[in-house]
Amino acid sequence: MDEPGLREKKKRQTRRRIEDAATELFARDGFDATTIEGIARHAEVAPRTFFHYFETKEDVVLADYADRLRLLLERLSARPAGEEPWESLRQAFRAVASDDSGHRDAMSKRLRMMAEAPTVAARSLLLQSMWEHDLAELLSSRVQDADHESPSPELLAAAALAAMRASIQQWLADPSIDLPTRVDLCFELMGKGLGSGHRRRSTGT
Amino acid sequence: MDEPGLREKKKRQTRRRIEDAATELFARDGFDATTIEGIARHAEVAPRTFFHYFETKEDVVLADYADRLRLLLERLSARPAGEEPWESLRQAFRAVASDDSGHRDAMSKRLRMMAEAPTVAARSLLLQSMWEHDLAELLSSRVQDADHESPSPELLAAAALAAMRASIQQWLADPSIDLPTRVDLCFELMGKGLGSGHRRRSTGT
DNA sequence: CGCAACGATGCATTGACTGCAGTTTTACGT
DNA sequence: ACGTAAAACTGCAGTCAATGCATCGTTGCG
Repeated sequence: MDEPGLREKKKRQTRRRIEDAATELFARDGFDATTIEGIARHAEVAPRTFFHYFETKEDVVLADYADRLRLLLERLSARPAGEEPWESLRQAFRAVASDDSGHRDAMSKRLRMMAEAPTVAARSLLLQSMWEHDLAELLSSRVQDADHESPSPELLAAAALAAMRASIQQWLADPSIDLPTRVDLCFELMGKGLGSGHRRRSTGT
Repeated sequence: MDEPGLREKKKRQTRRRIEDAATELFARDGFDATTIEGIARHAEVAPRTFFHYFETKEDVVLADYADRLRLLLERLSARPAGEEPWESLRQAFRAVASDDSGHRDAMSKRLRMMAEAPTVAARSLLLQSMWEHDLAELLSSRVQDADHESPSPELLAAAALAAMRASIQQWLADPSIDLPTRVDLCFELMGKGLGSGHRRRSTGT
């Protein structure tokens, strides 16, 4: 995967320059008001070059998603084979969450940007649905018993992503509980069940 | 909400014509190869008019989403106040699912289209995330006890949407079990919990 | 040194989407 | 029936994201 040659190095530099330039301009002028041409000029590359590195303007904002997915699948693969799928997922997502903890400002800024530029949010959700697919695939390869009673890999993956989104959202709204703990809480809740019969004691007043 | 005048009637007709024209062309030429101009010509309106009815080209494909959301919120509101949130959600989603059962072909076609036109999938997910938001809002207005142990409205909404997506996906892949039942099954699973301790009996062979 | 591979660039084109101004059509009071 | 206001439809000009293709420059390697 690594090719430490000059070529690869330059490529990384160019990508970085584009990413940085875009980030700066997005923060200064907003997503919509920033043009590819502006980014290219600021990064000192040709406009055409931008699309050699990113498929869409939105993708620059989500440049880290690929690495996060890689980490997620890596961690999931590393879980013991016999483990409960939901527990494996919890651990894998917690690992990614720990990794994200230091980037709260950036993530908060990104969330604000998604609010004002819906196409970014849409792209983000699309990429996450691809994660979901990869996740489900990996899960089904890890499962031995095709129990009719147990949740399907697709459902597990979808639930996990939902839990992750909810955790991040809560964490950004209120950082008093750190992200990995939030993830643990959400996964715990969904693991135990969202339905009735779990907190009956508080019903009778 | 209803204005049975000529104006409103014509508006509906125009919208319908655009929708039908687009649907036909999408089916014939594919989403990307179909242009707004082509749709407009086929619907016998000016290209500019298209954007008076739909924000994006993608939205024509998802034209029914608004009604489905309205129905969902309606059904959820109609549930008794003291009911378990998850049970309320299950019933509301099942109602929408029953409504969808007759449109399997159209939904299947739409799914295929999303596969070849990612922007449609992205838009679909974005709209669904807006449902999620509305749903969470309605849920939190229905909840009386802000229990720290119970799942947040956001998590419930996210889980419900995930369950719905999974149900539809399974149903499209294998129609031998009808959609409302699928929804029931997914909600049942998530209600009881995705984690360990629920199906231990089938483990030892 | 020279060739092959690959990245960067320039150019031309398409098509979604927007703002604005002008025209036509409908609603409604008199 | 007439006039006016509102609202829908249209036409036009313009911006900008995104893509294909041909070309140039640089790097990797024998």
